[in-house]
Order: sequence, then C-alpha cells, then structure tokens
Amino acid sequence: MDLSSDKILKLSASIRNTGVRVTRQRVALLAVLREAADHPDAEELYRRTKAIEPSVSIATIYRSLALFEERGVVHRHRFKGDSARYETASAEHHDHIVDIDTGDVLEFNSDKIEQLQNEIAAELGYDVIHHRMELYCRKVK
Amino acid sequence: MDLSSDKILKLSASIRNTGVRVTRQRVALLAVLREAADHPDAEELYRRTKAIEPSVSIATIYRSLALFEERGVVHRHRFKGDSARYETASAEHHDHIVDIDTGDVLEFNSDKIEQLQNEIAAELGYDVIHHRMELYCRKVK
DNA sequence: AATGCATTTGATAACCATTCGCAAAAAGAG
DNA sequence: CTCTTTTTGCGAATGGTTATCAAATGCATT
Repeated sequence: MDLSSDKILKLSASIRNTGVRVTRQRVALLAVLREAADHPDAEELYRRTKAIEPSVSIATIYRSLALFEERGVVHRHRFKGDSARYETASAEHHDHIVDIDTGDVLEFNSDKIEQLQNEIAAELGYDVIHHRMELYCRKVK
Repeated sequence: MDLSSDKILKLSASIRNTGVRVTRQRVALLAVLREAADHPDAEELYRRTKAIEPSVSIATIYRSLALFEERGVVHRHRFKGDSARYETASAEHHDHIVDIDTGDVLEFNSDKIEQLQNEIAAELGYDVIHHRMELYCRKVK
C-alpha cells in the first residue's frame, strides 16, 4: 500500500477529529482498515500495518482498535468461534452473511427486518439501541 | 435443587439417547440447565452443578457443555463482551433481546424475519443454515 | 527550533476463559 | 466380577486480549 502525503493528511484529520493524537501507527492502521475489503482480525491487521509501518506492535493494534471502536470509527464483530474481526464504520448500518465453509463475509441490510425488530421490541416495552444479525450460510449448489 | 430418582431417570434417558455414557456429573449439569430460566455462563453452571454434585470440576462442565452442544441439547451464545452463556435447546428456535442495562435476556421469534432472511440469502446464492440475531435494548420509560 | 508536559508506544508480563494431557475412576457390556 | 472404553479431576497449557512501565513521541507554547 502506498501512503501519499495527501492520504496521510486525510487520515490524520480523521484521527484528530476523534480527539486523539495523530501517530504514525494510527495513520497506518486506519489506512489499512479503510482499504480492507474483508473483515480482518487483529493479527491480520498487525501484519498489514507492519508492512507500511514496521515499528508498530500488536499491543498498539489492539489499543488503537479499541480507541477507534469507542469513537465509532470501526466496528468489532465476534463471529462464530473466531477471534474478533474489524471493519471501518460506514455510514449505513449493515448485517452479515458468513459463509460457513470459507469464512467469507458479505454485507446486507434490510429495512423491513429492522422495522420488524423495532415492532417486536416495542411490544415487549423496549427500544432497540443496536442489534446484531448474522446469517451462517452455505452456497447453493 | 432436588433430584428425585424419577427426574434422574428422565435425564439419564436424554443423555443416553445422545449416544454418550450417563455420569453423575452430566445428569447434574443437565438438571441445572433444564431448570435455568436465565442464560448462565460456564462458571455459574459450575457453581450450581457443584451444589448438587460436589465432585464436578470446571473442566467437566466445559467438556459436557461442548458435548451437549454438539448433540444439539444446549445452545451456546456469545453476547457482547461476556463469556459464553448457555441454554437448553427448546423445540422452537428463538432469538434474543438483551437488556443493555441489566443484562437480562428475553426470547422471541419471528417467522416473518426468518422468511426475509431466507429471501435475502437466496438472492445472493446462499442457503441459511442457522443465524444469530440479538437486539440490544433499553426499557422504554 | 527548542522546551515541557501529556499522551502514546514497544516489549513483555499478566489475564482469563477455555482446552489439553494424563493417570486414576467410573460406566457399561459380557 | 472382569474387561475395555469412556469419562473424570487436577493442574498445566493455550490463545486472544489487556495491563505495566520506562522510553519515545506529539504538539502547544515559546
């Protein structure tokens, strides 16, 4: 991955906007997260970040991920069995389809389902603050 | 908890039906699970089981839970942050509402939502094998 | 550019839920 | 009761994640 000074500026601004200091490690990690199309775990993010910022440590990866999650910059998922996996927070909420055989993750969202969730919760006297929905699937043959 | 010989017989039959040996530890754990209205974690199940079968160890709790889960007798859940929590498998599948403030867990199910889930997966070329849905909620004031 | 203080980092130890290894105990078939 | 296999308890090991702490860095202020 190439980090042009232009990209670095944008990433730095994002980080500074969350109210924390801008460090080379955080810039590199955020760059990796923004570029990731999959949902990598901490170890994988460590590997990728190390490729562009060799000084980074696994501890900093975890600390920064926790930080980013607190600030709503990334989302942490705990799919079956595995360790936690991360993705950058996008504007629209979405849920996940996990391919049981390959571990691949697709995203989807359904206003209809969320509508129904709200109705169900309301009937029981609750407001839905957030939810988690994962469909564990297998390719149709 | 009292374990009448009648109850023991029924529990033993359930266990034997899954194709494993009947042991005092497994009977006691299953009794605890059947009686639990909440969704206890392994440590709590250990405590409760120990009360009626003092010889049981935490390792056996974990081993038996894994066994029961394999055989479909219990379900394991991993709600936010916490360690895994367990419940006996009931005939009908259900999903969960987790009270953010108290940790309480309610159950619900919605055929409509499951119908929609199947449609969404099908559109992407997948069959839903199983799913997980949790609504993290707060009581309406 | 140099100063000073708070924040952040790397390295490594600690943590904690869960699993493993193994010798001893118990289950179940004959 | 005996034999074989499974299961158990104990304690050590594991693996993902977090905590500790001195050294390094960010950055606001000169």
